[in-house]
Amino acid sequence: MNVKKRPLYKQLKQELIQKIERGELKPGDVLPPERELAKIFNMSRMTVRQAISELVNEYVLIRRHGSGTYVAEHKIPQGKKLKSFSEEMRLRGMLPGSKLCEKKIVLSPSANMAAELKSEGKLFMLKRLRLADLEPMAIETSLLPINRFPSLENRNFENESLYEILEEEYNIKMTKAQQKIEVRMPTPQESELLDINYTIPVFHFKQVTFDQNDTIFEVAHSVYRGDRYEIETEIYR
Amino acid sequence: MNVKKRPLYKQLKQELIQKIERGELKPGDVLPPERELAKIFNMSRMTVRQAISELVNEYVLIRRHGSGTYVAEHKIPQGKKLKSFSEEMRLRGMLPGSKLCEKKIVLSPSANMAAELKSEGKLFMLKRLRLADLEPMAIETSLLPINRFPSLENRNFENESLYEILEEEYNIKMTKAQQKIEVRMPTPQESELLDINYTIPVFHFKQVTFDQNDTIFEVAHSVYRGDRYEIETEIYR
DNA sequence: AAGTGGTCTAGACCACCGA
DNA sequence: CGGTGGTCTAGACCACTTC
Repeated sequence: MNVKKRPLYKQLKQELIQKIERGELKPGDVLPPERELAKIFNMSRMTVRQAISELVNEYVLIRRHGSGTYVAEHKIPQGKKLKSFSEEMRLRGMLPGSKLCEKKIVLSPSANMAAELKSEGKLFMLKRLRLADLEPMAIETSLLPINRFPSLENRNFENESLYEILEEEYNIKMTKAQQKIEVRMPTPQESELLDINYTIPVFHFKQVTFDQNDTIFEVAHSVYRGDRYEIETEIYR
Repeated sequence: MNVKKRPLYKQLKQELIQKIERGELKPGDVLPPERELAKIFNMSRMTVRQAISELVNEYVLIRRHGSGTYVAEHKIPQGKKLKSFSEEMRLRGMLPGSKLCEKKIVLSPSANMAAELKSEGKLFMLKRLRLADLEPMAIETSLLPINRFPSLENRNFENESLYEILEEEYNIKMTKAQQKIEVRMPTPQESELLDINYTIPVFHFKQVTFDQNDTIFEVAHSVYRGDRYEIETEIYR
């Protein structure tokens, strides 16, 4: 008397995942052929294929026509990792730095700069000029809800990492961020701060950052010099 | 005597995409039931399901158990997946298009545009103006080693997807791409092709694309209008 | 040539939704 | 309740890789 509520193909899927997690199937290993799996698990080949197809879509397995089905090599999407400015500059072999521009509490954020946080009341605004090898690289403006981070405004941000403070003092870890990236010409104020000619375009990053509870805790705008900065990324099918 | 080289489910897939592009199916519309589609196109229901499943994975359709299959509302940015120009524009709710600019075989690619492919001998160069809703959006220049893709130069690329040709005729699937993205001002030729003022900056994507064997099969440069295009992405810690 | 995954059929019954 | 998508079968032949 089977409790067969769970679909067969999902059972097989879970079985395969567990074999991989237990190390019985290692990256690069061949799976048994579909027809054999069908026999072993007493199901039809189409059902086996459905299980495998989903795992292929999830990058767990790889099919090779005429050859076999293999456990995928674990890949680390380097370019897709969430990094702070400091971490990223160090990765590029540059010395990161920071200069405080502005630090204040705002009631209604200018325009719709932080529509995602608007319901949170007062916001803490931090605007910093970010340096790489002592030269201006970007202007970073962060907005954080002050009720979640009391007395954050009393910190000195010249030589402190914002994300380190949030992690160590407020137990907030950034886990995910959504970005929209535009290109445009700098405003006069921006070209002066960044010390670039007004003919040099800039990247404008608009970011919302999520914590470990999948809650937005920051809205940030960053303006990067187009003559010194380029985005590097790696994407997968 | 059928010319049945193209799989049935891919034919149906294309049929459905075209119906959406022509506006015969609009976002939110219900598709005919699977059993009916099977009758209309004279194929089995499982084949219909395969076509629909792939479109669901590509966020073109949405299935609702017990209710029906619907055309997705465009708006969901799916940041980190490798997409072709056409796929991406469709995701953004725009109609993709293409205009051939140049198509030739080059011996030594200009400058170091394709250092990654240089050892491969002659290269096929394809330069296309990419349209979104009939307006210029980007200039795409692809370089491919001609020895891996014989007679690729004889294709007409006006209404054909490069990646679909590579996948179906040469069995090459793109699995990974590395990109460097710069911002700069357009050259006079670029601003004319893109139909933008010379004061509008552009994104310049430099991409190397890998196939299922982790071999580079394409080097591509794309120049996107900064006033119409923005990058949307999601990053994780 | 043998063995693999890729496509396809013509059914069947189940689970869910909406009137 | 009827109609929808969800799961599943037991075959068949094709296309590709490997030897």
